[in-house]
Amino acid sequence: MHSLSEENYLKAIYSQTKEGTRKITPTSIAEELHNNPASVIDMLKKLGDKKFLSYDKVKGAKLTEKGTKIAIDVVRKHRLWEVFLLEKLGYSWGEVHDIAEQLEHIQYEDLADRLDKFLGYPNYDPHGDPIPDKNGKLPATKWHPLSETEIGKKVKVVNVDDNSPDFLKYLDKQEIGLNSVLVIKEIQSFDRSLLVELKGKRDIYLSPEASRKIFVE
Amino acid sequence: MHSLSEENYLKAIYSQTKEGTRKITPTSIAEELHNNPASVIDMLKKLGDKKFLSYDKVKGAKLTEKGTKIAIDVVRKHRLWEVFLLEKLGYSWGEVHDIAEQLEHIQYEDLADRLDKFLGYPNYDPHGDPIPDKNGKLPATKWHPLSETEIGKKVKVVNVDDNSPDFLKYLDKQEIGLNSVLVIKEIQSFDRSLLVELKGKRDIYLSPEASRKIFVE
DNA sequence: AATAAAAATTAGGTTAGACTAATAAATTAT
DNA sequence: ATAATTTATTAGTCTAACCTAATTTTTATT
Repeated sequence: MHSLSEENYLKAIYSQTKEGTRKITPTSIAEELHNNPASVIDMLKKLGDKKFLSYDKVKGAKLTEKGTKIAIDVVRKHRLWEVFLLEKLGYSWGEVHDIAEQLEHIQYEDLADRLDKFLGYPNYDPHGDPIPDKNGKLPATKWHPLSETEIGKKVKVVNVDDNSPDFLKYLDKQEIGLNSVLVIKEIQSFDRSLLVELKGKRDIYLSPEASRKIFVE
Repeated sequence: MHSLSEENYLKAIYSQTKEGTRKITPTSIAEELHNNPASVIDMLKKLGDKKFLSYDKVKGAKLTEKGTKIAIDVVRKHRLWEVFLLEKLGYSWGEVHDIAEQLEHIQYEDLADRLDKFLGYPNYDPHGDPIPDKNGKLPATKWHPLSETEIGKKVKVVNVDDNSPDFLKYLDKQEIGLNSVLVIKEIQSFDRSLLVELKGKRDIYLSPEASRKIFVE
């Protein structure tokens, strides 16, 4: 068996694997988990012993198949619970994440599968993230960041890649949510910020930082 | 804030308070939590410092108002999640307890209230235990053990007071569940075991031990 | 009441998972 | 290439929650 803490490490490493950009180091993991590199190294040893990952200074951390399986399972549960919280309990986009952080660690044989069925086999969670199926397969995605969208295009928000409460509250405030429809009206040449029309509501300016975090299709 | 472990202690003490029989001692708590009295004493000190309870050798452990509030909150969540697991996810009477043991510790402001609403404000959980309302009030109950029912009476199962997997599986096997309707046909004079008619199904014998654990109204 | 048995308590250890501070290694900048 | 900076690693602590073994206190038995 594995502990809650171990699950969080595996999940963090899995998510950095998906990003695929930088090497997965003690420091990068420590940043994500808000703890320190020394603690991470301890845990990497332990997870290595359990064959959930391999780690060396040069290659960084890499999940084994076993480790990946656990991580995907946690992610699956996280996202399913998010759907539950939003759709059934009426929580907002910005609130579901914190609760799901706790719910994702509930362990029971077929709990995820039953929840999945109850929710009608959703493909995406409220943040637009794909939900792995029973076998760990992710549904295909075809989005790109809002920052890479041309003028005049009409797009639908399907994801954001920053789950910090600040950012989510900012989005809630602007009334941007999953499935919001946006039209790009202008791109400011001096700072690349966007003027977008929030369909049916009003026009708003989005900073380039924000527009890189909002994914659309 | 309080830890998962602290919650389990408070819950155990609360449940023994409800039983009201014996004094609540390190040993009685250790038995319930399957750990040992020395550990319990450590924790009693800690919970005492936090003003969740008082403890002395003569009077045993007694929850303060603060401690009671936390315990009731945990119990409320436990029972609400049990209803969810049974009604929405289709788990059986015997399975829900273990999962709810984990779910009861999820912390978020109004989560219990939202769940309560979603489930239609149920008064009893799948084992027939009363669910405290938002303010900690328990619905009135008026049941008695099956063992104290007269011959010929037709009764409905509303509770059991043994949640061990063995017993719950035994009940599942006999197809006795919450709301099962029973008619007492005979009481064996030699051992007080009961012959009961399981309405719509068949006649079965129940040991006096089992019949003391099944509550009916 | 004296003794035996059970329960409470204390003392000292263990483990998981964190931390800080010190050092070593690697990277980046000059 | 050397110095400065950043990262990795080790060593040693800390806390929560448990444990066992020994001791003291309480309760029960004769």
